[in-house]
Formats: sequence, C-alpha cells, structure tokens
Amino acid sequence: MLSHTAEYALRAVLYIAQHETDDGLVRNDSIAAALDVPRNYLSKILHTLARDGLLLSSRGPSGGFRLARDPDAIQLRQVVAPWDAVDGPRSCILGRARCSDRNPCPAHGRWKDISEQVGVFFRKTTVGDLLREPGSLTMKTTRRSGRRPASSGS
Amino acid sequence: MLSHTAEYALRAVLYIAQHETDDGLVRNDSIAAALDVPRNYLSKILHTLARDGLLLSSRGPSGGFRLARDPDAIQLRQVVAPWDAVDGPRSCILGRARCSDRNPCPAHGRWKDISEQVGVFFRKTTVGDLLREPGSLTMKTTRRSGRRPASSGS
DNA sequence: CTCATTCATCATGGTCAGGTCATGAATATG
DNA sequence: CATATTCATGACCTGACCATGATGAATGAG
Repeated sequence: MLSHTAEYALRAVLYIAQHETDDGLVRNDSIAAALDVPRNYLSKILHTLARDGLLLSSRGPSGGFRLARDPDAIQLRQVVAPWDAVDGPRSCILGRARCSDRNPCPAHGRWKDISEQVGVFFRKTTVGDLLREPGSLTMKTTRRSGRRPASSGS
Repeated sequence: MLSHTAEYALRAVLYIAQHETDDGLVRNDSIAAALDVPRNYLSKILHTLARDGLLLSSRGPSGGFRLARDPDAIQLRQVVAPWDAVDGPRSCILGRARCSDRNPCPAHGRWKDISEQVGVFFRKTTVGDLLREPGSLTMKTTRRSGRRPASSGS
C-alpha cells in the first residue's frame, strides 16, 4: 500500500511526537535505533519532512528534530505526500488513464468506495489521532525486566 | 495499489473473457494491440497465468489463449497473485511485522476496516462480475463510424 | 515435409526505490 | 578558537520491476 520510505516517515513522525516532550529535541540516531531504520536513510527522510515544513531541525550538540506544529494539525497524507500520492487520479485498479463515473472501467463501480475511503483515511487522520490510540503505548521502548526507578516518566 | 504487471494481467484476462466467444481463442498480439501493452512482455504474463491454471494456451496457427474455467470461478485475487500479495500479512499501514488486534499499531484500529475491504474486494469479485458491469461495454473496440453487419454477435 | 504462424524462452538494458558510505556544514561547549 | 556532535548532502551500489529483441519450439495448413 505504502512505500517503505513513507512507512518510515510515518513511524518517525509518530516517534518524534511521542518523545519530544522529554527534552525538546529528538536525534536522528535515536529514532533510527528505536525504529530499526538505516541512519543515513532516515536522515534524508527527516530532511525532506523538515523541508516541507512538518518538522523543525537544529544542528550541533543537543540538536535534533521536533514537530513544527500541533500533532492534530498534521494529516497523515502530508507525511507521506513526498513519496506516495495516496489520493488523486491514481485510483483506477486497472490502471486506466481515464476512469471516472462518466467513463468507468469494469471495476470502477466496485472499487470506487474503497478508493475513496483510503483517501478519507489519510486526509482526516492526524498524528494527534494516532497518539491517542491504544497501540501508541506499545510503541515506546519495550518493557524490560530489569528493575527501574519508579515513576521515572512524567 | 497494484503493479503494472498485475494491471496488465487483469485487463488481459478480462479482454480474453470478452473476446473468446468470437472463434474460441484470442491471440497474444491481438490483446497487446488492444490494450497497448508490449507484445513480449504480455506474452510472459499470459504464460504465467497459463502455468497457474487460469488460462489455456495452444501454439501454431489459430493458436492463442482462452479461459481455463468459467469467468465466475476466477477471483481477481487469483489473477494478480503471481505479482502482488493483496491480502495476507502485508496489511499494516505502518509496515509493522507484528500488527494484530492483540498487538496493534497506533493506526490499526482506524485502518483495519479499509484493509479488510480491500481483501474482500479481491477475494469476492470475479472476472464474471466485471463482465456484467456497465464499464465492460466501453472496453471493447471503440465504436467506429463505418457501417458494420447487424447482429454479428450472439 | 515444408512453412508460416503462434506461443515459449533467453539475454540484455533502463529506471528507480531502497540503502550504504564518505564528506561537508552548522553549532553548543569548554 | 578548537572540538565533538549533529544534521545536510552528494556519490555510489544493488535488486526489482518494466520492458526490448532475438531465438527456440510446437502445430495446423498446403
């Protein structure tokens, strides 16, 4: 459905949103290690997201990335846009250049609804929405069995 | 959504289903010309479909391809299967190896329904279904203005 | 049998996503 | 200023996908 690069971008943005409260910035290498994504490859992805205005970056010691705006103001579509056109005219399942309600391919009537739901998903869902989902908790560091200071979190 | 190859396969199977009544067999070059797909490339695709038991092929003059069984017994999933795994474990939008109801990713709850609808579409929809769709008519040779014998079809 | 016709198959090349490696450029800190 | 740290960036490699072109193998017609 999505390219690997777009998946990395989604997971990275989500990771930044979850961890930027710690000290403000999240380093590329931290994200790469947590998500098991190649360091330099992720660096390019984050650079693209920063260039598009979704992230802010700063260099040097204590540098890193953070969200450029509120998580609720970032649609998933905007995160994957540089790599995957998730809506737009690429919706015909048979690859027809011209496929619409007026000039439908044989599968148009049956595929149309699903195609539109995909578009709605990426346009309506925001990073903030995903942060409030139950699965978001298990994304953090996997619980280790070794003892740890109590109430280390916020 | 689908690779070009899988799109070609779908359109070719559909074309064969529409034209095999004319004289029994449909030649590779006829399909390639009608669908604007490279001849030799299409030949490999049809060969794969024949090897998988969806098509029957015969060589020599008056050779060609035809469906191996009733159009209603061919799921779209079977046509694209050699090139695209449209259901199965590749359904997590974040690319997680493990993503299920028990161990969900943050997007699982919101993406699950759409993902399942895609799977249902390819499993429940058959070639026969598409033949009965209105768009199927416009797939045939574009209507030419020259006169033609009346009631040439069945 | 000969031969044109058609599918089957092999060898080759272009393009691009995905990924690695090396290097450049900015910057907080001492 | 010197330096370690971090992001920025360019060159390059690899494999998969998308083809192209040539050749092989089967087969119906004469």
